[in-house]
Amino acid sequence: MPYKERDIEKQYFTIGEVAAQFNVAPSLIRFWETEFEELRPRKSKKGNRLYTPQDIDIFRTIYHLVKERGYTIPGARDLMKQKGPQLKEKIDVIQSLEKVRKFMVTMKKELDAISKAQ
Amino acid sequence: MPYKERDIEKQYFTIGEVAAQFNVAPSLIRFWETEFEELRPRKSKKGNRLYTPQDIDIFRTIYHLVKERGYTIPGARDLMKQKGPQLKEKIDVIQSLEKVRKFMVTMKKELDAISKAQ
DNA sequence: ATGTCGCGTTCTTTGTAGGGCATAAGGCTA
DNA sequence: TAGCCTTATGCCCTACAAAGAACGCGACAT
Repeated sequence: MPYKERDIEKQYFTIGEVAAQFNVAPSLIRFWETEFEELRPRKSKKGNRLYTPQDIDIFRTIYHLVKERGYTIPGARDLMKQKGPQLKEKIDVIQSLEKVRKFMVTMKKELDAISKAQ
Repeated sequence: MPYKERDIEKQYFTIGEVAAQFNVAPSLIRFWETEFEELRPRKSKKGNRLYTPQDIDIFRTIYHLVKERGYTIPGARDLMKQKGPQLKEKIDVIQSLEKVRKFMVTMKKELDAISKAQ
């Protein structure tokens, strides 16, 4: 069975979708585009930005550095230049651990609820 | 031979001395004092700040984070809270390596000069 | 089928709150 | 006279947000 066109075609996200995913304003994404040359998505004929999953990984890295770690934009930029690819791996690990942590917290709550109920 | 009084007494630096050592304005040091509770030196009767070598280590850590790594002040503050002591060790290592690097660069220059001279 | 109304999303350009200090004023002390 | 103090104020960028225009799309009438 051959690929349908839509299967190979989409894979792109709009700026609004990316903004919603990270809960930020589209204007922030556009601004970071002027600050980080790594974050330059394709554009449609019409001029709309088209984000691939890789583009989103890059955005996630910047978001982590600037919003979660407290880097200035120049600080984050320098770090990206040096350690761009390695950085992604690290952040993946961090975010996996964050999920584990959240899971354990809810587990604890449930356990507490049970032990109190008796 | 007993300690002389001045040997155990001084060990303090004035704000001007610290400022000169890092090539920053005294106003910056006073400002950071309001931002980082770790950076609160003793004061003399007269009200002058008295910096111990440990105080200077703390200042160096902040300087490294804010001026060399590109952290925002809140970002640096959070990091200090979590990793304050460990951070100092790391920065010591980094600065030792920086000195080694400089040494090797001058070595290379001299070697180049010799090889050209023949 | 087609005009058009309205609404949501995107675009680029322009405006701005506040972060990060520096400076000014006034005064103390060696 | 130089260096330190406190407090108030000034000020320049940083890091975005808002404004304003254009486009796309479904609904609804023609």
